Amino acid sequence: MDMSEQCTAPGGQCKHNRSHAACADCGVRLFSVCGALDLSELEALERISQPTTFAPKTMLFDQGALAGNVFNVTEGVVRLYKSLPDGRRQIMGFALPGDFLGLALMDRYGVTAEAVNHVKVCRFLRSSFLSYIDGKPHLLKRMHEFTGNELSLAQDQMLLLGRKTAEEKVAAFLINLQARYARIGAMSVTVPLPMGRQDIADYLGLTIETVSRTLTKLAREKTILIVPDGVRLLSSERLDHLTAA
Amino acid sequence: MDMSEQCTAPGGQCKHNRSHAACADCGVRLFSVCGALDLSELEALERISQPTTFAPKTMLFDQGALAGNVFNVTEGVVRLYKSLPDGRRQIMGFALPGDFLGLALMDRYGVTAEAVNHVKVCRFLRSSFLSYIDGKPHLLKRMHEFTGNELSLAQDQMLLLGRKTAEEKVAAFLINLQARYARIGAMSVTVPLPMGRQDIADYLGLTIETVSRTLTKLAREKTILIVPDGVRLLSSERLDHLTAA
DNA sequence: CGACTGATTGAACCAGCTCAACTCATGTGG
DNA sequence: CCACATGAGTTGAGCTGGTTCAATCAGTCG
Repeated sequence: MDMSEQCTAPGGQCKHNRSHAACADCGVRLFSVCGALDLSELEALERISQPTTFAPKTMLFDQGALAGNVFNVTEGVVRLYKSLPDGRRQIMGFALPGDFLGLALMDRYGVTAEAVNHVKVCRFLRSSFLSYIDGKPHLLKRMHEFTGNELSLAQDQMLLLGRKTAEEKVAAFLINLQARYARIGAMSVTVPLPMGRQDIADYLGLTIETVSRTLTKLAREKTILIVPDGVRLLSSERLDHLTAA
Repeated sequence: MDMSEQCTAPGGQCKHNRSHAACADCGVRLFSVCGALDLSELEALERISQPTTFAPKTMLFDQGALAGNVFNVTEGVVRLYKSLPDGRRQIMGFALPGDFLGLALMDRYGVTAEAVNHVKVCRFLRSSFLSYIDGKPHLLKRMHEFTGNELSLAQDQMLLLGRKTAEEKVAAFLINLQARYARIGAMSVTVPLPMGRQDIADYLGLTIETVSRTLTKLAREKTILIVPDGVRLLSSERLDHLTAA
């Protein structure tokens, strides 16, 4: 690993140590909102960035709380969810490296965010980030594009939740996750599943048992192979077909 | 009514008749993205606006098509949906007066839009609208706010679709629709339902029979009263409670 | 009036849920 | 080094909320 762990103590006070985690070298910059910035702008962004890490199962922020920070995920996976008073939970999505949390810049968080595994982020004070954006319409435009894209994904998920069968849901989940990994440079037929079965269930609007049974069924018919902490896609064609669009 | 019907022939060529539908007098301006504009900016917007009407069940645009126009709904209700190849349909939302279609400014439409009843819109060529926005960061910011709000609504809907019961879904639908009418100045305990039962079903991820049965059940226990083309909410408290958050 | 179209109601069915047992790692401390 | 928790995942069996299929009802229009 690199040295950046040293700078991830609570509070993330690394602002003046520019020797590591330089935005210019950031592996996910081009896939992220930062991709819209030139080098001098990147430097200014770095000055307000606070590299931070989160241990598995720790909370980045809570639904309804004042949005003090915004985040850019650089490593690991974050689950974003809403809960009902009685404990029912719906996961809105999994944030992967390159994903920005708080894109909408609203004054309160709409969802709860928790680290699934070990997570690294660039954290920004929302207020600092807002002043940073000011006078950078190209960045605002890029954030708007990203938000529009997220909205589109949310609509795909509504179609999935409202109208697809368990098998279609699971197939779509695997195919989509593989595509997202591929986009950030982790192209492979083996799809890592750092989240547990319950997370997958709460993302797809199913129970843990149905997810397990469906994966087993796909494995039995050799469409996938279940491996530790992941799944190998043996027949993307078959999965694509099951996805129902 | 006013004279604007004269200007709603196919193509909507009213650009040079400024005697009607002036943005400054627009009843929904303050609730819409246009609310961010001053009078001189409004005038310029009016110059590129093409007032248009759509008859019930006609299509404003189709999922996947190149996004030639963006729209601001001024009257009526528009359904926005995605379909699967086999005909299953999920309605993403109903656009009411003041709602903007094409907020995300993407180059292709992500959903299909159809008029539910008689609909009036301000139509803009996407290209014109994009140049209009250019150099108006306050407008872009407002559009970003609106998009963020839509994303938030989409997430609420995901929670509803994935985790709520039929009764909770229908109750939430009625309460939310009433709140939306109220925001645009149509505050009332009687909620108009211009869309059919099938539309409601496809919005809530249910079948038409379940929607009908659930409404009947709510009516039987005097929570609502079913009236022609609408519903009177007799006990918003009970509905709120059923909504489950 | 008859012919639609949309909504309601009834009855049987089933996809996915619930409840419960079991497996399989991983960890812990005596 | 083993005994035994502990937590995640799988599997089975029965149940049920919502669907499916089908009939009926209620407007509305020509």
